[in-house]
Amino acid sequence: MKALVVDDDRVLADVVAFTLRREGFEVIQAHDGQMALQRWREAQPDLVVLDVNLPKIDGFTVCRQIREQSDTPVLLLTVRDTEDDIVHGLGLGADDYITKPFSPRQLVARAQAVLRRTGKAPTPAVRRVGPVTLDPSRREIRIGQAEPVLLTPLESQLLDYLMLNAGQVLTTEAIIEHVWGPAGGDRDMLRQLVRRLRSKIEPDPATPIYIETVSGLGYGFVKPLADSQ
Amino acid sequence: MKALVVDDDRVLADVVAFTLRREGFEVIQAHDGQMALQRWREAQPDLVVLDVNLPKIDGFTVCRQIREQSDTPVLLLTVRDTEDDIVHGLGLGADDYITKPFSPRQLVARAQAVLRRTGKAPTPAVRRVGPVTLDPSRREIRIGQAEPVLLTPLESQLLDYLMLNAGQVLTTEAIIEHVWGPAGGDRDMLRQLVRRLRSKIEPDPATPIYIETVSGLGYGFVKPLADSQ
DNA sequence: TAGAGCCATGACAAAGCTGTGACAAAAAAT
DNA sequence: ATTTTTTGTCACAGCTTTGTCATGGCTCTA
Repeated sequence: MKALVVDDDRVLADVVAFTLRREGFEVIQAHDGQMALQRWREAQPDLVVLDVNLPKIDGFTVCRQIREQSDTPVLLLTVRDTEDDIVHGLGLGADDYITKPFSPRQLVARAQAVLRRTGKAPTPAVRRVGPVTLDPSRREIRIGQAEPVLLTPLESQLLDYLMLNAGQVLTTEAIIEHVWGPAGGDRDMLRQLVRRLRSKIEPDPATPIYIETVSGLGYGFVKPLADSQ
Repeated sequence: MKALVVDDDRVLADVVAFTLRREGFEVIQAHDGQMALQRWREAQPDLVVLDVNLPKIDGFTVCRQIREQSDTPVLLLTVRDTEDDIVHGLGLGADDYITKPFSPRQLVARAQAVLRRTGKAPTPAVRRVGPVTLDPSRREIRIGQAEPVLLTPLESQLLDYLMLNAGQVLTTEAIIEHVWGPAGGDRDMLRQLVRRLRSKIEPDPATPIYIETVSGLGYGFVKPLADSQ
C-alpha cells in the first residue's frame, strides 16, 4: 500500500511519513506541487496526503489534477482556521481533510477510513494468529474462549507489530523504533513493555508460549505449527 | 438511501454531498435545473437538496415539477435575505429550507428531519440499541419502560452518533468533529458532555453501562450481547 | 572463577488521562 | 430585561500508563 505525502514543511512531512510507515505504508514524499504530480505519476500511490499550501503549484491544483486523471483518494492538510480551504478542497474532490495541528493517531484513522470508504481497504478489523485475536481498535485481546483482556496503547502497538510478523524474530532496534519512534525508547523500556504484555497474555509469564525471546536479537511472536507459505 | 444534490455552485454541492455521504447517503449531483430533473427521474432519490438559484430551469420550477410527479421530499437552499424565496418555496411544496451559509450539522439535521417527517424515514424516527431508544427529533431518550428523559441538543447529537456506531469505539477526535464541526471543540468539552449525558442516562454514572470509555482512544456505545462477527 | 553482557523482575516515580464539581459565559425562553 | 437552560472553562483528585532504577540469574569467555 503506497502513500504519497506532500508538504512544504519537511519536518511535518517526515512526521507524517513516519507515522504512515509505522502502519505498513510505503511512503514517497514531495515538497512542492510540481514534484507531487511527478511523483504521483511515477509511483501511482494508493493514497495522497496533501498540504494545501505549496510552492510552485498549490495544493488545490494538485488535487484537481490528480482527480482529473484518477480516483486516487486524497487527504487534505489544512490550517484550522481556514474553513474556506476545506470547502474548496472538498469541492475539488478531496476525500477528507485534517486540520493542523493533528495527532498521528488521527491521521492514521482518517487515512484508513478513506481507504476503507473508497474500497481500497486493506484494513482488517482484527489481527489473528492461531488462537490469539487482537482488536487494535479496542486494544483488546482474546485468547481462545477466554475473557478478553484490555491492553494499554503501547502494549497493543507492540503486540500488533509482533503478530503482524508472527513467526519471525524482530530485533530490539526495529521494535523500539516501531513502538516509540526514531527518537525515543531504549532496551529497558522494551523489556518492561514485554514483561507487562506477557503478564497479561501468557498463562505463565515465566515460561512464555506466545512471545519468545531470542537472546542477543530480539523478540518474536510464535506461530503455531502448521506451516504454510 | 439516495439523495440528489442540486446546486449551481459545484464547490458547495460537493460539500453538501460530502456531508451527506458521511451520514450514509448515496449522493447524486446535478448542476442545473434540467440536469436535476433528468437525474431525479433516473435515480429516484429519497431526498432532494435543491438550490433555488439555478441556470436553465430555476429551482422553484424544479421543485414544482418534482412535486407534481411524486412526493419526494425537497429541501431548499436559499440565501439568508430572500425571505420571499422561502415563502415561495414552501408554497410550492418544499418540505423545509436552509439559508446559506449553513453548517454541516444543520444540513444533516434538517435532511433527516424531513425524511422522518415525510415518513420515508430511513433514519427511522427513533434510534434503538438494546433497551435504549433515542428520538432525535424530540431529543428524548427512553430506557426500557422508564420515563423519557429530555436531552440538550449537543447531548442528543452525541448520543445519536454513538448509537449509530454502537459496538465500535470512536476516537475523541472523530466525535469532537462530528459534534462541534471541524473548527470547534476540545477534549474538555467532550468530557463534560459525556459526563452530562451519562448523568442523564446511566443508572449509576460512576459505573457506566451504556457509554464506555476506552482510555487514550475515545468512547463507545456498548452493544448488548449478540457478538459482532 | 571472575567479569561482562543480556534478560527478567520488582518497586517506585513521573507523566498522562479521565471523572468531577464549581462557576462563568452564552444562548434561549419568558 | 430578567430568568432559566445550556454550554464552556478551570482546577483538582484518582487512577492508569509509562519510564527509571536497582537487583539477581544466566550464559559465555578469559
